[in-house]
Amino acid sequence: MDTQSRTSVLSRSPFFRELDPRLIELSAQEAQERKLAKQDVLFQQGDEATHHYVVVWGRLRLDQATPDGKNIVLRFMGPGDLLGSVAVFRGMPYPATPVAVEETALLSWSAARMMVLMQENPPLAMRAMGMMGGRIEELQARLQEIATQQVERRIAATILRIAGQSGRRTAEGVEIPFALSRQDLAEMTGTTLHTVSRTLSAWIEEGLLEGRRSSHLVILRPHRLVEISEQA
Amino acid sequence: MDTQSRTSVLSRSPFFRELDPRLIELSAQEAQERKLAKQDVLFQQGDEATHHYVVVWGRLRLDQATPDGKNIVLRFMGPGDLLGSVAVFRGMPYPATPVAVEETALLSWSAARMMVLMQENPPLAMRAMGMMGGRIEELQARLQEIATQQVERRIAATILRIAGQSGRRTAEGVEIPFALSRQDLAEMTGTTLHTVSRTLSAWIEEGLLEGRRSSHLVILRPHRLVEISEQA
DNA sequence: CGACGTCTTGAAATGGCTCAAAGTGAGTGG
DNA sequence: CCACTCACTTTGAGCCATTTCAAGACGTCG
Repeated sequence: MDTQSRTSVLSRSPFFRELDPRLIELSAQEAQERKLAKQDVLFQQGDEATHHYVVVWGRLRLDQATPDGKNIVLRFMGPGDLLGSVAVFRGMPYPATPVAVEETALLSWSAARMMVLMQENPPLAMRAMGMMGGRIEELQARLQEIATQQVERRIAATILRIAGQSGRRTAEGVEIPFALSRQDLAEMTGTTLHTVSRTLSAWIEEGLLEGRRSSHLVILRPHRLVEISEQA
Repeated sequence: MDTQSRTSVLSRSPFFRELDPRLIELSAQEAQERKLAKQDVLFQQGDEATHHYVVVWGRLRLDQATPDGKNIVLRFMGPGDLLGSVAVFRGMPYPATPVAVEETALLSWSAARMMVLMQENPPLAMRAMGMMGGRIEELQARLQEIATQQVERRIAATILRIAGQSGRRTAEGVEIPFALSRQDLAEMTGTTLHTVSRTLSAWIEEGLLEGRRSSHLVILRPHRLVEISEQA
């Protein structure tokens, strides 16, 4: 990928958007490129945090392994999302493992280099804080859901959240444009794949969703799903 | 409070510690002071985010109201903790309401002023990112707990987390030095006060804890509590 | 001393999990 | 191109951890 197309990618990413064009071009020049095939791992939970990454295209699932061998899905990351920075800033090991769910390209910068870029360009640091703040609010919202709502509402809210982050509007409704398994949803909502499967089956029956048997999910009646996620 | 004692407070806070002494003194001079009586609210969830706060002494409970009238406790904040910054950086309303659980003093800076301080002192911005990163990791850890572990383990982990943040070592064990109700614990662990009460009763019976009837909790056998929080 | 808020405890109800088994589609290799 | 395999999904049945409902006890504060 040449500098120009990198620059144009970064200009549209939430992280660099509307910052000084010279900063963007400099960052684009200095970035290293990384490509992942489906199922590839960007880094392992527990590895020393050495780089900041921005997703150029593709999609990753951020997995966190628990001490007792279970797994939870923290979120999915798509184009423009920032990865690794939390750990780098803390000087701690990466707390999760990003796995490509489709072919994915990223740009990366070393911790030291990004530190200099930020110190020399305070708006970039402010932007990073804004993105971290967004992550905190999302996590707080999920904590609230999982702590207070029953499973059906949590599944509805989770599908809506993913649709909001990655959904594509189509003729029939809103499509989630990657393979999102029942197991993934279970690991995002703190339930079992059995319960997710039953719940989605009911919704598909009801004509609310489409996507039996591992095809991409399509939300046919988003408004109804919102109702479920908000039902008393 | 005079500038000197403010300076010394800030020098010991996780936010300013070991930064340029001139920056600390300048920040101390510019800070506004705020005192809260027990039960006072620092600001309301939903208010426009205008200030960053650092707790000088005392303790606050960070409450988040859910759309359907429930409440969850996000965390307790003590001396040195940073409050409000997440919302200020995002330009969004405060997402939660901090309530003083005892008499509390804070220092505050306007959003604009702190922005300038950070732009002129990159290490301060880095520090803020580090603290936000810590919040993200704590939230991810809690999400993992609540998503995968049963109630007893979550209660144990929550008490240990609070003890780690605020506990005081005493002759008998580790004391949590403020009134922490069964309801608070329930709202932090995503369970009911009944279940918390039953669980703590069993632990008190077992000699693991002290603190029947609203006296401060004392962990008599921390190691045993860790075992419970990690039990397969 | 009374009243209220917090806590404790029992008993019954239930949402979601575990266990179990079979169905389906996609990919693969012959 | 077909048969086979494997991973993912669906669905049923029984169970159990936790909630819900209910009642009372304790402490504290005015």
